[in-house]
Amino acid sequence: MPELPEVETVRRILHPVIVGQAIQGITLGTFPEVIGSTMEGLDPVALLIGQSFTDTSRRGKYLILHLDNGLYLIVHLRMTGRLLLVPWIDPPVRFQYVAIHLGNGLDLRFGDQRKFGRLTLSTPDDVTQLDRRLGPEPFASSLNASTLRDVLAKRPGKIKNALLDQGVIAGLGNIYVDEALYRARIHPERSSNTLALDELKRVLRAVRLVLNQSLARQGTTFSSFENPYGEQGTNASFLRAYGRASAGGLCLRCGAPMERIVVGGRGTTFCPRCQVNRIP
DNA sequence: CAATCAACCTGGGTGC
DNA sequence: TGCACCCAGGTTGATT
Repeated sequence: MPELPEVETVRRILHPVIVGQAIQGITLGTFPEVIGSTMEGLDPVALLIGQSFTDTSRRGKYLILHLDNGLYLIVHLRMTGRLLLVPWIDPPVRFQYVAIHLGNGLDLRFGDQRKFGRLTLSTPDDVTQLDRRLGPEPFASSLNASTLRDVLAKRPGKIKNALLDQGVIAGLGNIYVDEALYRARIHPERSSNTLALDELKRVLRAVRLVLNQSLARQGTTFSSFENPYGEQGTNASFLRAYGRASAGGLCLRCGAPMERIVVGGRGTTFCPRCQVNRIP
């Protein structure tokens, strides 16, 4: 479940190791479709070999690796994707589908138990379109309670669904939306367009807090997330909402039993006493 | 246009 | 012990 903090954790580790490195070769596994290109008829593997990584960036949950021919390798981990740094000579990791051999003797390996993640060789225009399609970054100064209210004004749907929509804010997933709404004391099924400015301020502050805290702990490992060195994030034990209903967990604020419902097809944990679905 | 939902996968868990 | 079934969730695309 890599969301913004997990993807950014991966990026920060990869950056100093891969930038400046040339791609000496690429070995594909049993699922070669995992790597593709937006340029019709062009083989992404052939185009990648010989290129060097010049920079890394991130937009929402997309990891963008910059190449010196002006193209980009865009990686999305989806749910169970992993990027690992290991020596060339190491045996394949579990569910490994791509090994990018770097000049420094390391491999950048991509593995994915569920085959949802993708590596896509992309043009500058693709990156521009991605940027346009996504909402603001959670930490963008252009994002505030007032601009959020404007975006949500025409959305009568549930606030949880709006926050999961990458076109509203980029980078949030199920875990951090539940955490943020819990901290902001907003019911996940509250109609987006009924939130008052001070409530949106609480939401935004909570979003930024939970993302920052998770970033400081190298992300949340609930089941499968690992950084490129195979290390787990340590944020899971600090979660206050996500996953706490199934264990009969109590609200850490008021002691009421946490509740689990389904919102937009996703498991949702909240405190029925602190997060009341009512317009103030 | 917005909301909803199936589809994509597979390991792990549950119930019988 | 085995087996059928369900669940987890990010994104896309079809449908309502």
